[in-house]
Amino acid sequence: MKNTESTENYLKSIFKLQTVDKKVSTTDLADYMGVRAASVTGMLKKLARKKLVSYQPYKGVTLTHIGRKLALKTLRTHRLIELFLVEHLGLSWEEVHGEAEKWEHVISGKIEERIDKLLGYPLHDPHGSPIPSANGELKIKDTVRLDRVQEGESGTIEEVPDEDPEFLAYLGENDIIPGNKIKVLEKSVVGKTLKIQITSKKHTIGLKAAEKIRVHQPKDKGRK
Amino acid sequence: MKNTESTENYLKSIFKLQTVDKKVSTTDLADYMGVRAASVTGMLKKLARKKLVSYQPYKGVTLTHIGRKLALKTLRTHRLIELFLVEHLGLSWEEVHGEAEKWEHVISGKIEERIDKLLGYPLHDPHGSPIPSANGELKIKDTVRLDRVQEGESGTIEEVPDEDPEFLAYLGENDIIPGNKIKVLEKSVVGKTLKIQITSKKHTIGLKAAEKIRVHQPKDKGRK
DNA sequence: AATAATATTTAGTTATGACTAAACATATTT
DNA sequence: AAATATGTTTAGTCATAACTAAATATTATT
Ligand SMILES: [Mn+2]
Ligand SMILES: [Mn+2]
Ligand SMILES: [Mn+2]
Ligand SMILES: [Mn+2]
Repeated sequence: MKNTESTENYLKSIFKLQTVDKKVSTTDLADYMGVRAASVTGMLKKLARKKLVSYQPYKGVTLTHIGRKLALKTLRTHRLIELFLVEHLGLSWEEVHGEAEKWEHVISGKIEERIDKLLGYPLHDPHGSPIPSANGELKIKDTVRLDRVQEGESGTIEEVPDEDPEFLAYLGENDIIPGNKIKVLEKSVVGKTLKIQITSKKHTIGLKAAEKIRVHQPKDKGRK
Repeated sequence: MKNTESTENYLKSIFKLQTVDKKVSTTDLADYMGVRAASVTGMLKKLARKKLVSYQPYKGVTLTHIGRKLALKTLRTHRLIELFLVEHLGLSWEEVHGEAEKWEHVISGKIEERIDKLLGYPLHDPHGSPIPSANGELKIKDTVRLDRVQEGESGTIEEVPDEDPEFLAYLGENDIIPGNKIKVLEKSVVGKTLKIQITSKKHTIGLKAAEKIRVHQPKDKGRK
């Protein structure tokens, strides 16, 4: 009756894809997890039997209440570990995701509490993602995609994706780090680029890459 | 070709039993690991095919050079983690073995190095067991079993077993901790007890329990 | 040396979670 | 509506590592 590593990874993946559109398709899940669609079908049946997901053949999956709880618990552990690895073991932010992907399945509740305390009950991981609370609540901040920010507007980097080490290294080199102030200087729809100002440095980034970066803008739309 | 968690646990177990007598029997290994003898036979064949052990049916196993290296690597990781959990996360010495048993299989080489550095390149874990060096060397200290120490002789607690939390809690309560000075006041072979003096407190321990405790005695046999 | 006790291996089964190939369902064109 | 493309499930296989029951080896006892 114990939950396996695979189970936790599936629930976490479904949770992430679910935030985009309600129901998650077999193929999307397979692509995201790097396994074959047939494997996903098999696994979804098992998860459904354990009441962790609600699954209708050909129509996609959603998490049940208990499945969502477990997904958030794993996500919480994952993000606490990431921050711990950066803050206390001096790893760089591009290295920690892979490690956390393994650690998240073996850390006991007690150790998680200790790490949480040691870090001062943090609210965000190194990539700006919110850390779910111990009782499974997650607050989503109001943000916009960087590619949607208008010319002349500014804001604060809120969150970047944590999976791709290369992309993270690139972002780090250009100070595109959560907390930093950012201003859009020029947007070229034809050239698919965005000229930005960040920490007194100017930089041009592709619009495709900018899609992945979430920016927080104050109510007044950040004119300045 | 990647080594599994089971593989690492088997090699570590064989290593420990091997230090007692050269060849390890199927039954001893099964008892120690809490699995059936038939399961051990099956696993030993796999390990032999991978050249990690030298296995002769009905005659026992020994580690090959490469198997021994892997066992020591895992043991090193295990012991570094135990110390890390005590020193940096404030866990008690009876809790850490179980945690380390899981962590040892997921920690990357890089993180192991960081932990090693953070701890100041320690030579012993919280239970007094030596930590193998990064290149797979292990130095065994010259010690005696506490039940073999003669009346009136003294020494220093060197090492205690790390597997049984209850026993460790008992030892901790009575200051039977590596590094502490100990003196044998009275040995009752009939009553199977040992009266000891440790950190200005007197205590009586069973001879059977004393067998598990290793004591370091100076050359002059610790008269004092 | 024969018998009994103990240790070990073999054979067959189970659960987990991947895979491929083939069948089937749904969506999009023509 | 029929044809085609795409998405998804089914069926059968594989590797890993446990299990039980039965067979076989080794060791100890008479
Ligand atoms: Mn994971
Ligand atoms: Mn992250
Ligand atoms: Mn282990
Ligand atoms: Mn130990």
